[in-house]
Amino acid sequence: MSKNQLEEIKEQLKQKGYKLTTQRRIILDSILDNQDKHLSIEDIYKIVKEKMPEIGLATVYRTIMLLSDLKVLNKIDLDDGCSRFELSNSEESHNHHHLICIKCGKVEEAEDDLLEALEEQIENKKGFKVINHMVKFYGICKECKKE
Amino acid sequence: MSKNQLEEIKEQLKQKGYKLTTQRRIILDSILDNQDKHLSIEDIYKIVKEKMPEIGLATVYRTIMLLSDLKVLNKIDLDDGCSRFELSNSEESHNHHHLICIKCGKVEEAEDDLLEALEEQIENKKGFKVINHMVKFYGICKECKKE
DNA sequence: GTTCGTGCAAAAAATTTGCACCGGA
DNA sequence: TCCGGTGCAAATTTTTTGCACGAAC
Repeated sequence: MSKNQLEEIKEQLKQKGYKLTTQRRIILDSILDNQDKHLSIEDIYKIVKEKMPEIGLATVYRTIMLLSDLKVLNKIDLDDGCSRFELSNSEESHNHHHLICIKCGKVEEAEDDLLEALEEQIENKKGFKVINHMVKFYGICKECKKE
Repeated sequence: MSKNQLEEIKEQLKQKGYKLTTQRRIILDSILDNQDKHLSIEDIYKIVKEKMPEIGLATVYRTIMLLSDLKVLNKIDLDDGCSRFELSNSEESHNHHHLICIKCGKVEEAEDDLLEALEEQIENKKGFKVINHMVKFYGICKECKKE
């Protein structure tokens, strides 16, 4: 979304003392090229391997974990047996919703601000300060409803 | 919560043609005894093994999967490397929130109905009929805020 | 008596780790 | 040059599966 996400992330790596290796650059590129997808480690590995066949799966794991720690990526659980990840853009990162169709398995995204009212209430009632959230709605998507 | 959850679930099993084996009964008992917890398969296995040492881990997996399919249990992802489960009581099953403290890791539960307004909006805007949801709020809990 | 479920052990899948070598800063 | 990062392979961890036997209906 922002003018140059890649540069921003590179900067973040540098500032924290991490090296910008070829592998990290290629992995980042691959993720930025697939912003709309919910990639698994294996997905990313396959994409990256085309550009750099000698890369190891462990490097992908390590890089993804690093990017998760840096909050560049969000882990999402789609109940398909593996972890999936997606970019947490600065604007989107706080309001993150997934609509998961229980018929066809499709995953859409949705944003909304209504949750903010709920978070306020949680802070007041429970004394719990909400910093981020992960919301999944399960249901029937528009297409499957037609059938 | 309800008068006799165990009986209800037994009934559900029978109706769908599943046998009520000793193993299933013990696993159910163990889960009902730990309603407030978020048990992993391994947790359940350990608890059940005390009552029935000859039980196999695979049986626990198969039973938990069955109970998830029957919507007796909900899978939850607490990012600790294994799947966790909890009872989805009829009343609670639709409004399910977790407050996860990013400092101490504690998991609280919260319910609220505010999400219903949001779900209505999703159906209107996106044509997506929400059937269930899974909501996790990450933040700082009351105790950790004091420190 | 059938049929479904179980235990066991093996297999598969997902993730992590140890270590010698390599390549960014 | 130096130190963190990588590739590789092995180890762990989590989950699934095949099959003969046992138990519920």
